[in-house]
Amino acid sequence: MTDKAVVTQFEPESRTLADRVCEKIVDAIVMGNIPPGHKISEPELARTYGISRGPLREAIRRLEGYRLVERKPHVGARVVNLSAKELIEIYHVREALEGMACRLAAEHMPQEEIEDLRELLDEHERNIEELDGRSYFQKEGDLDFHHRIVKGSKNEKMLEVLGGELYHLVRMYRYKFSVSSSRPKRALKEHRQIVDAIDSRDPELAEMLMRRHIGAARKNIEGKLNATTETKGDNHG
Amino acid sequence: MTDKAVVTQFEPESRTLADRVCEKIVDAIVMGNIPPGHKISEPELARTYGISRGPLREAIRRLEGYRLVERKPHVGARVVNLSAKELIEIYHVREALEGMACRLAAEHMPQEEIEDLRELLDEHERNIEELDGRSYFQKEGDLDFHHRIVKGSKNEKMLEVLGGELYHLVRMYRYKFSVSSSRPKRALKEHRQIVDAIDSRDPELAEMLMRRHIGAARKNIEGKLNATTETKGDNHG
DNA sequence: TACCTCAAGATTGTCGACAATCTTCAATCT
DNA sequence: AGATTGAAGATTGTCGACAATCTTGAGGTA
Repeated sequence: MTDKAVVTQFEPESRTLADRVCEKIVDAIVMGNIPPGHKISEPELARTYGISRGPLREAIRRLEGYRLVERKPHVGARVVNLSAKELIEIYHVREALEGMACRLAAEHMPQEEIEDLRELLDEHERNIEELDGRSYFQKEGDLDFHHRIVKGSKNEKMLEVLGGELYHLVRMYRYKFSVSSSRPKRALKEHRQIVDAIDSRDPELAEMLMRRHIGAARKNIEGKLNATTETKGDNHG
Repeated sequence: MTDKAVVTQFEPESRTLADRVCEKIVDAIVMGNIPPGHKISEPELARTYGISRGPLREAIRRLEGYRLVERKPHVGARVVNLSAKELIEIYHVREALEGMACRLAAEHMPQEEIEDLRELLDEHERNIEELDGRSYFQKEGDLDFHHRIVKGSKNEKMLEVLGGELYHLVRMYRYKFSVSSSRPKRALKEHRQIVDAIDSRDPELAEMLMRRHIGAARKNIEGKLNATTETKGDNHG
């Protein structure tokens, strides 16, 4: 086994130039290096990454597919402006989709993957105890947990929708609003209940628990947003 | 006001050349003019539509976003091969997503849109009676009904996911397998129940009915596929 | 005869340049 | 002074050409 942390595609150099640049721009947008609302200038980015405008345009087209930029004909592309309303909308979509994924996971997830999931949660628990709740890794760990559930559903289309169109937006929101679960222990307990339901091969319970879990996160965020609306303000335009 | 029937975007000529060609190729693929598994040759299509390879590549990239073609680096793009497994997967996604959309529609759909929905169902009923069940328009009409529910949810992200990534695939499957509701009267009755639940502002009932409705359609298709598997065969590869 | 090698052809990836459109800013008119 | 119009600049859309890679087929060898 290699030392690589995350390998989403195949060999690093087999991919085309447009794909690699696309990934770099995705990270730059998600981490806020390219701020929301910023104009995506083709000549500027072409010079920045040392490539021509051809592959860059293909990368931008893919960014549009990820819903990270919005394009207007003959005008150009701009990084999406994240609004609180859209964030809530995404959580409704996740509640529906991941709830169904959890139901299917209870039916189709192999026993081995369930064991791996339990080990992952054990690791999360150690992280939480060490960092006394202020777990930064919990952000990525939470995404990892949900990702494994979706993979366990053995539904490729579900994985494509959640991974292709919603994943990057969710990451982006986490970076912007610092949306980590403010109650890691509570979240961990809910995660364990979900795994138990999957292990019991109880689809209905598994779906209900996942929907509650995401619904609780959404309500938590709604509260946070209402509390910080007047302090930080929202940029909509 | 113009005579145009369907206008999804803005002015017809303001769109870029790549967008128009993309739409043409989408229709060609959905209607089977370009058969599944067929190689997408860039020079050939460029000559066919009388454009250069630049805009054509952007169109193909967008087709990849619609999941209508699959691309491999340095090899090219091929039209997706529809498998029965994937069709069932899509119905699971729709069951989850449109169920939630129906729940939200029960909360947010304006009364005026509900009335329009009832009129649409009245029109469907007349079509069914005239054609004695063999309603061809029911196929498009069914899509129209579901589309209005999703719009009524007032959730933009839901509309983007269902309209951007799943809509064309569903249309493609309908053309290939001729999947029209084999029991239009039964489907119409279920549609009316759903509208009643929305009108009663009963989110839980609305979601449950929509999930049952799509789940029944899925099981119906599963039965059809199992019955025709040995007669028609499935092309997987 | 079957398998491996390699060369020719075609296709995809990339690049630079030109045309069409939008934006900006200054000069002019009311 | 403020608004409007026009031109200059920059940006996006489109095109043709070259390089890198893959596929295919023929030829040679075990």
